[in-house]
Amino acid sequence: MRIGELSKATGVSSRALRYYEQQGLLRSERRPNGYREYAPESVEVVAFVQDMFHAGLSSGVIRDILPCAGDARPRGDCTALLARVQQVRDELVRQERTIAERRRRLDSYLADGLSDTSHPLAGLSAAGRPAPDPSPR
Amino acid sequence: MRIGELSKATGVSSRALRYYEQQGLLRSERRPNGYREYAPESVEVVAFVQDMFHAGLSSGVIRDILPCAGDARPRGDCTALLARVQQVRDELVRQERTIAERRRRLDSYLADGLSDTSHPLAGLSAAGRPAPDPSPR
DNA sequence: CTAAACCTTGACGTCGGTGTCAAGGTCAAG
DNA sequence: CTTGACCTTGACACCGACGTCAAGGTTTAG
Repeated sequence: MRIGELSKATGVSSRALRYYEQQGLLRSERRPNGYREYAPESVEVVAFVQDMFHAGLSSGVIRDILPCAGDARPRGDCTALLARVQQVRDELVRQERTIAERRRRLDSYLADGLSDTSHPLAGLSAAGRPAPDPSPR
Repeated sequence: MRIGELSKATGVSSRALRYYEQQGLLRSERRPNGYREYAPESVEVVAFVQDMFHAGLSSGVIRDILPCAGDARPRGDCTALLARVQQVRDELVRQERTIAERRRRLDSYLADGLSDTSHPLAGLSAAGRPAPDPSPR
C-alpha cells in the first residue's frame, strides 16, 4: 500500500508516517518510481507506535523497544529493552504521583488558600503590565 | 530588593523573573537607574507562581487566578476564576486517569504483549534506517 | 582609572511531534 | 497534451518556560 492509503487506514497523516520512518519506527520498500510501499502489517505497526506515543513514550524509546514487539525476534537480548519499558512504566508511576500531588495542591488552594489571609499575595490585581515605561534610556 | 536578591531568595533565575513580569505574574517598581525593585512579598508571589507552575498550570491561567490569590481582593468576581482553577483540577484528574491508563497499557505489553504472537509486529528489527537510498532523483 | 559584579533590553535556541508550504516528479483519465 | 490526484524531499512554524549570548549602562571596590 502507498502512504496515502496507510494514512487513511490508520488515521495518521502522511507527514507523521514519514516522520516515523525517519525516526526508525516504520519500514517501507520503494517502488521503482520512488514511492513508498508499505506491507499490510504496517497498519498494526503504526497502531502500536501511536499506542506508545499515547502512552507517553518518546520516539527514541519506542525505537528501542520496537524490535521486541515482534514475535519473530528472540527474547534473549530483549531483557535490556524490557528493562527500559519497565523504567518507563516506573516513570509513569512517578507521573501519577506527581499529578496527584498537583491536584492535592490545587485542592488545598481551592479549599482555603484563596479565602484566608495566610497567603501574603495582596495587591496583585494590577500585576498585568509589562513595564510602565521602564525609564528613559 | 533587586532582581538578583529575589533570584537567590527564591531559587528562580533572573531570566525567569523577568519572564514572569512579562507574563503579568509579577510586579516591580523601577529605581531611578532602571533597576527593578521588588517588594519583600514578591518572594511569596514567586513561590506561589512556582507552585502553580509545578501544579501544571500555564502562565495564562496563573495570571488569571492571581488576583484571587491575594487577601486584599474581594471574592465576588473570583467565582469565575475559582471555576477555572476547578477546571484545571478536573483536568488533572483526567490526566491521572490517562497516566494510569498508559501504565496499564504498558503493564499489558510487559505482561504478554512481547511474548505471544498476537501482535503482528514481526520483522521490525531492521526498521532503524532512514531510507536506504530512496531512488535516484 | 579599571576591573568586577551587578543591572538593562533584545533576540535566538531548545525539545518533539506534527502542520504546512514549496518545488518538483509520476501516473491515470479525459 | 492537460488536468489533477498522488507522491517525493526539504525546510520553516509552532508551543512554553525558560537558557544563553550580545551589547550596553551603573555602581562599588581597589
